[in-house]
Order: sequence, then C-alpha cells, then structure tokens
Amino acid sequence: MPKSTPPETTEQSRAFRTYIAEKGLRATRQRMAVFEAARTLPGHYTAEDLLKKARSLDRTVSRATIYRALPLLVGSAVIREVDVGRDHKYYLAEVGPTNFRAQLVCEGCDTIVEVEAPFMEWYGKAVAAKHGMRPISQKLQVTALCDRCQKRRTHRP
Amino acid sequence: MPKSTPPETTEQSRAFRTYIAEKGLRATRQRMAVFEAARTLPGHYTAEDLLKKARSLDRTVSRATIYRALPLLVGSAVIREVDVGRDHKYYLAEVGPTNFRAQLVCEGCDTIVEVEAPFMEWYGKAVAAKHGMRPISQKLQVTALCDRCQKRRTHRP
DNA sequence: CTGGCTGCAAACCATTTGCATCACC
DNA sequence: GGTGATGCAAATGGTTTGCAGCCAG
Repeated sequence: MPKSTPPETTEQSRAFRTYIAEKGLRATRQRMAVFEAARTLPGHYTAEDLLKKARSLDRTVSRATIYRALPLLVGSAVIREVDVGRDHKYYLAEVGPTNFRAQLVCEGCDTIVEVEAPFMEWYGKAVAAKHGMRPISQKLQVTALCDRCQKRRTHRP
Repeated sequence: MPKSTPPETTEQSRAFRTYIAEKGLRATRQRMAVFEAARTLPGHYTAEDLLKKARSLDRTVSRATIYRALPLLVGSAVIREVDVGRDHKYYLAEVGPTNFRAQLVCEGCDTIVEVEAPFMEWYGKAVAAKHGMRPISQKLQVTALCDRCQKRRTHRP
C-alpha cells in the first residue's frame, strides 16, 4: 500500500501548478511549501499555524508570503476560508468537491465542526431570489457550547 | 398625534437606565447621548456613524465612549450587533422582541436586508443537539448582488 | 466623597503593502 | 534577463486600553 500521499507529485499539486501558470504566476519554492503545508494540515487552522508548518518545510517562508499565497490557495480550491467572526480567519484543506456546509462553533474553545447542510443552500438562494438579488454565497453558523466547555464553565469568564 | 418619539422619556429609556443601575453603573450625559443616537439611527449603522450622531446630540462624546457603550446597548437589547464579515461591524436598533433573522448582504454596496427565517433557528438547534452541543445562537448570511449592483457591474473591479 | 466615567492618545493585532533584492521561466 | 516573488519592516484601520482628571450618586 502507498505511504499516505507522495508530496509534490500529487494530482492536486499538478492542478495547482497549472492554476498558477495560467495566471502567469510562478511556482516558487516558498509558494509550493505553503501549498504543501496548506493541504497537509489537519482540521481548521490559522494563517499563523500555516506559517509554522510551511516553515518546517522551507525555513525561508515569511509571513507575508503566507498571506500572499492564501488567496491563490482559496482561488484554486486547495483550501477553503472559514470566517466565524473570531479574531482571525480559519482555513481548511479541501478534500474534494464540497457540498454546502454549516459551521458549528464552540464558543468556549473555538473548535469548529463542519456539518453538511445542502438544504440551506437551497433556502439561501430562495431568500435572495425573493428579494430580486442574485445569490453568490451563503453561510450558516451555529454557535454553541461543546460537552467539555459545558462542564468546565457555563459562561465565559 | 404625538410627534414621533419623545426623547429621554421613552419606556425604553427607562428600561436602559434600570439595566445600567442594576449593574452599578451610571447614566452619564455621554452614555445617554449614545443611547439616544443608537435607538434613533435608521437601518444598519457602524460605530463611526453612531459617533457622528451621538456627537450631534452631545458634542463631548468621544470614540472611546462609543466603543465602551456598545456592549451595554447590546446587552440591554437596545441594539443588535450584525457581523457580516466586512471590515467593520454593523448595529441595528431593536424595535421589539425579534424573531430569528437572516442577513441578505449585497456584495456590491454592503447594503443589508434582514429577513425573518424562523426555520433557521430550529435547524441550528437541531444540528447542535445532534452533536451534543448546547446551542447559543445562530446566523444565516446570504451574500448576493442587488438589482442596482447587478446592472452597474457584474463583478467587483 | 469616591468609584465609575470620560477624552486623549498610544497600543493592539491580524493583515497588507512599499521597497530593494532575488530567482523562476 | 525581465518580470513576478520574496523578506523585511513599516503601515493600516477598526477597536481597545492606560491614565489623569471628572462627575453622578
């Protein structure tokens, strides 16, 4: 059996290189390190997490490069941006074509759980149409307290 | 017929004074000016809008006081905070007990339309419960293009 | 009186940007 | 070799905070 995913030779990696080339951009060492870090990190991570991981692959990656790479990674559907109104945004490696998801966010520990919610997509489109607007995207976010945080403390300090 | 709403003598005003007193806080001139501005401004407004309006009522109101008053106004249900992931938050005077609302946001001009969406509330609670979490709040946001912005330009510059 | 408030200005902090240099293609 | 990319450090901008004086209760 293949040892997890062979880095740098993935189909996804080729797709990303193509995406970049099409825009007349360049597949630099740093950019590919960020790409590799972004698709590898588990769960929801921040730009800072991404920087740390990318640096472990290529010491020369700077914070500015991270922020400059993020729009490319989102644009090429390598990652998805998740903004739950916290102080920083979260990012998430895309596994494949993604159905509409809702975010369940724990108010205590900021843990995010993604839930498929295809009905929501339909609902949002209907609401927009009813107001004569052309729908672009939609977001459903449920704030709640996870088990652990319920036990630890009912309210925030 | 009464001329719109008599300022400073509203039932809402009394309720706010009570809320403040209960917390051992004080109903200062500036704070009441911010209150009056907040409940009076139409539609969705920013902290900066609120500052301008409050200053028109009491010249001495500072930006810091606005930001320090906002949590009180939200906590006493005089206004509601609406965060649609833009660069600044929006606020909205509460008319009465509010049912669950979704926000329809025009990507072109940032105009926000509030839509009743009671179904969402049920849905969010169900999703949270299914994951063993205690639901606190939920938010449905639809980004779209309004009529005017559709005609002006299909995509952002 | 006195502890909560205020204005002012400086601090925050995630993200963005200007600039001189570097390195893909 | 030319243009896009990079690192660094400084800038941004909405919001927060420290501080010394002020004032509501």
